[in-house]
Amino acid sequence: MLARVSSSPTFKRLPRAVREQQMLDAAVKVFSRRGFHAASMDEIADDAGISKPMVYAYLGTKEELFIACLHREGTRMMEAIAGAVAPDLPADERLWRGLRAFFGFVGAHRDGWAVLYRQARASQPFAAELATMRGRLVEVVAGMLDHALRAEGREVGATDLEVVAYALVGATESLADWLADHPEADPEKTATRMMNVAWMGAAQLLHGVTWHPPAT
Amino acid sequence: MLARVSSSPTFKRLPRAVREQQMLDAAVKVFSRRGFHAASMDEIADDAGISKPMVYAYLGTKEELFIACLHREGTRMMEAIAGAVAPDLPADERLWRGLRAFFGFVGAHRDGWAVLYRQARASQPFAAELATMRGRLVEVVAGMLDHALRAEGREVGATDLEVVAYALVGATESLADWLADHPEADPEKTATRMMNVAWMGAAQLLHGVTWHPPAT
DNA sequence: GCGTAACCTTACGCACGAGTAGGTATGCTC
DNA sequence: GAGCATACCTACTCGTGCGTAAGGTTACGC
Repeated sequence: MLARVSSSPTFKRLPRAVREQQMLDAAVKVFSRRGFHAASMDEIADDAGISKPMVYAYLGTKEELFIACLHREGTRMMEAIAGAVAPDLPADERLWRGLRAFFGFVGAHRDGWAVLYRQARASQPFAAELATMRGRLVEVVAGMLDHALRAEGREVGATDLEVVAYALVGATESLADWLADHPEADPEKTATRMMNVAWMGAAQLLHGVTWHPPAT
Repeated sequence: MLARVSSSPTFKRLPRAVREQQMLDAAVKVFSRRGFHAASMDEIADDAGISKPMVYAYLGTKEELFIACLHREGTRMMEAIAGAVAPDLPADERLWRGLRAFFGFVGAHRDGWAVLYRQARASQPFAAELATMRGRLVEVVAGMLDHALRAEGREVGATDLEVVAYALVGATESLADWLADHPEADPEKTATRMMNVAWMGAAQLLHGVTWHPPAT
């Protein structure tokens, strides 16, 4: 009964690896458009051209699926950045290339990335996953600053370094949001602007210029 | 039947205004702890020491309730900041006081504010509300920069100004997150750190020092 | 050609939680 | 102290959507 009336051009059976990617593509799309909560597994399955139990069989529950999305996209982003910076370049050059790669990536995945990212901040289970990624970024930036500082013969507390790095990463993320919301904006130009804010400030710190609260 | 066995010390009937505040307190608490989705109206009502229909009668649906929370907390924050900055102070002093007020506020409402704020970014209906608040902040910061720039006899495009302001606000938000996650951290010190990152960079820009991408 | 394993389906159970209907108590006004 | 408005309750309805049971179909090895 209902023997696959074969309306579409004969459904091909595909190997697992391929289907999984299709599902992830669909999931990213739907999660982006609807948000985690409003997205339904039915819609994702539908969009992937597959039925729901397959999604469960391959990628697990809704949460696991979301984390899988986050993971894939995050890894791609990290690779994009890592591929752009050579370890033997001077700090400002590395920062610039990293930023350019980052904004380039976001610009190329506006809907996909930014919204996924925003979702992830909201609820506990995902926050951990996200924190890992952000942590790696912060670490890289902090390492860069530290390296540059040592070259200048200065020392700065680990917490200070981390916090500054955190601020820079935060500013960058914020601009990524801005970029995602402004389709006409140019990633390269955004990166330049970020560089102006970040590096100008960082460079001051590197040269020992600091700000202190006024004696009130 | 079941005529209020009066276990607790005789429930008082309270005027609407008071109950509304209690409900909002409870809502902020529960939304913070669970996230918007996972929070249930039952739990909120329970926590407020009231029954669910009362919540609906006074504050409306779950979304409306959340927006009411956002609104109240946002207004309080804005007032805290506005009360700290005098319009006739120099730009750096205003920035410093604004930052100190902001981080002080976040520090005093760690769980409440930061998580509420994180939630709001996730789904569309709330994003609008949040965008308004952030927009006001960006406007204030941009205005401050613009003012300072004019004083130096410089002109900068409106978009550039907005983007820089956006980055600064983003960095600040990011540090607020960090602060919320580190109970031992000192708001005042965090504000100082932010000032170092932000103002050092901004000051450079004010003096016409800019960064340009290297000719590759 | 025939088993077996992987692919894929339809159709359902079931919990959870938003929102409501309809009724009870309490204080305030005259 | 009757009447009325407002505070407040218990106990439902009902949609939604996650996750699954049980069964069909295609490919591939032997």
